[in-house]
Amino acid sequence: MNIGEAAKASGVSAKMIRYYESTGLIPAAGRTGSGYRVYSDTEVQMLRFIRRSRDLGFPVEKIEELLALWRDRSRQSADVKRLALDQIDGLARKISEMQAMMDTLRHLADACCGDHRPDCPILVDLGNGPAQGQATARTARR
Amino acid sequence: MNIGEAAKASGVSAKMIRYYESTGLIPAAGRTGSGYRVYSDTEVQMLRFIRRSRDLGFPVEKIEELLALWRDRSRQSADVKRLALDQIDGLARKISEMQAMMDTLRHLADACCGDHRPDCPILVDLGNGPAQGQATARTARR
DNA sequence: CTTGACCTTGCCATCATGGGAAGCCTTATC
DNA sequence: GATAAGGCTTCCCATGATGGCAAGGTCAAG
Repeated sequence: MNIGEAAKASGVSAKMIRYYESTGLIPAAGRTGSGYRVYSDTEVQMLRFIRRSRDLGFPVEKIEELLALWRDRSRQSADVKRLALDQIDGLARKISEMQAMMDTLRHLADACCGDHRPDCPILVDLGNGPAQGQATARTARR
Repeated sequence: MNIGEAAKASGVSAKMIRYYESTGLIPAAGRTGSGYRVYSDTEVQMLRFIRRSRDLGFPVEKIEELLALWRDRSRQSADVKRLALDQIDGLARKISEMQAMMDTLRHLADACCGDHRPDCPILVDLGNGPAQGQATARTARR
């Protein structure tokens, strides 16, 4: 199987397959006499594993660990579960950060009448800095 | 005010202040005879505006628009509100993507007993790809 | 005058991905 | 056999926002 076929079969672009190879995430593929990479079903399966892991938000660094566990028949499922739980924690943290941003924005947007007039509480808030007048003056307070 | 003081006063690092200047987000600061950048309170306020906008997740590209509206005394608050609502939509979209990842991971983690044994539904799922056994066989046609 | 803290520019790295160029290989068609 | 299309190869560049480091100039206190 050529890299293009492997890409279609795995959902990983040819570009990324080469990149993963260059960084050592996957072993170097075999080559034809003329230098084309060749992929077996096993390798395509590994690529799909990577794709799926990326879809779940794992950074490549963690996928390296996941792949190692995948290949290790004497692994302990606790190790896999820990990676998954860490990933859940990371996602939860990012989600709550974004939720906080969204709540603030929603609040501001609700206060803005959104018409042709220039008065806008959103701009006022942005101009005043985080949570109002906190730490606004360690300089010439003119 | 030197760049270091402006950085402390605005919450934007000196590095980023120079970067924003180089990209044209902010106008070039004045200079002392020896080449040091000098900042007025007005400029620090603009930096705080940027910082606050970044904290709400706006990309620099959008901050450019926000700054333009901020400076425009004949702006229409509707334009500001639209930017805010777009940002809310973007955040909501990302949050729901991450939430979906998290739900899947939680489901998988719940199914994994997480002990010393190697059997692990998480790895099985990752190995099977999205929604199972779809397109697993376009194999060795060569 | 020396020392240390601060400023300047410039380059490199991140993280995962896409784009493009220049050139070789393969396959199909005439 | 020649030619065209399309796939492959490598290499370089760009993203977005940020940090780090290095070499060298500047300023202020001692």
